[in-house]
Parts: sequence; structure tokens; C-alpha cells
Amino acid sequence: MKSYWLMKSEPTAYSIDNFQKDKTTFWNGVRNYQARNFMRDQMKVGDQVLFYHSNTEPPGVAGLARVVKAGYQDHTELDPKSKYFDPKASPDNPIWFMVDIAFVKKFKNFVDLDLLKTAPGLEKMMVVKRGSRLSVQPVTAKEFEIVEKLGS
DNA sequence: GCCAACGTTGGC
DNA sequence: GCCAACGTTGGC
Repeated sequence: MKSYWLMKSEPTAYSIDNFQKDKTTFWNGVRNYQARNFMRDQMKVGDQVLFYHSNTEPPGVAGLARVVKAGYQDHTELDPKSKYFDPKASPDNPIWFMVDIAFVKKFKNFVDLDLLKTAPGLEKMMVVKRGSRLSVQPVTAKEFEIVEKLGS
């Protein structure tokens, strides 16, 4: 059973255009337990992802991605020079996880947050709720389909 | 740049 | 284990 996700990135740090150039990327630096658990326990190869631009004007879904490698140790937690370093982690005791995702497409129409908020069928999406800070969020198949249509 | 929401930390 | 203080996220 395939699952669907929304992943947030600040375009000043990593945008859909960077992603399109790279083709694939690892999603390191998530330091939130809820988001960690989704990546570690639930994301599977083949799952589809809405690539979301946050903390920008306007915020919204910029395109699509696909999971190509399931959860594994976020090795930046082992690097003392990294800002993601976690002294409690070791190769045998991974604490933080990441996944690899592949670029699928950049939307012809950027689906901004206003549109997400008003589109029928998306009322329950986590990202439209106030104060929703989670950077990796589950979405339903139906929600994914609606957003994909809005973007194409 | 402000600040509300919310997660994390640490004193007790 | 409570909760105040603090830090971060992210829309506006």
C-alpha cells in the first residue's frame, strides 16, 4: 500500500529548482521526533511526495517527488562539525533518520497556500491548519490527487 | 521583522 | 513528572 506525504523545504535552503538539477537528494537535518518516526517507520520506496516551499512568499506546493530509499541513519548526526550533530548518536545507535527522494516534476502551476486553504477536499490537510509546523506530514491519496490536479 | 504556536529543556 | 523559560518554525 503506497502512502503519500508532504515535505517542507525553505527554498532559500533547498528549492524545487535545486532539486530538479540534483535529480535525487537525501532529506537530512530533520530533528523532530514525529517527523523522524514517519521517515523511520512508515515511508517506503515508491511513496509519493508533495514538495512544499515554506517560509517564503507565497508558501505552497512546488512539485512532486518520490521516495527512492526508505529510512536510514541521518549520518550528519555523527559529524561533530555539522549543525545536526547529536552526541548521543553512534553508527550502532542511530537517533535521527532520513530518506532519499527523487525529483518527479515541477508544477506548471505553483499551488500556493491560499489555494490549498480554499480548494474543496483539502479542509483536513495538516498544512492548512494553523500552527502546523511538522516538516514531514502524511497526506491522503485523495488530497494528493487534488493537489496534483491543481498543479498540472 | 513580528509573533503565535508549539516542541524541548531543565530546575524543582 | 510538572511547568516556566526558552528556542524554533513559518505565516503574515
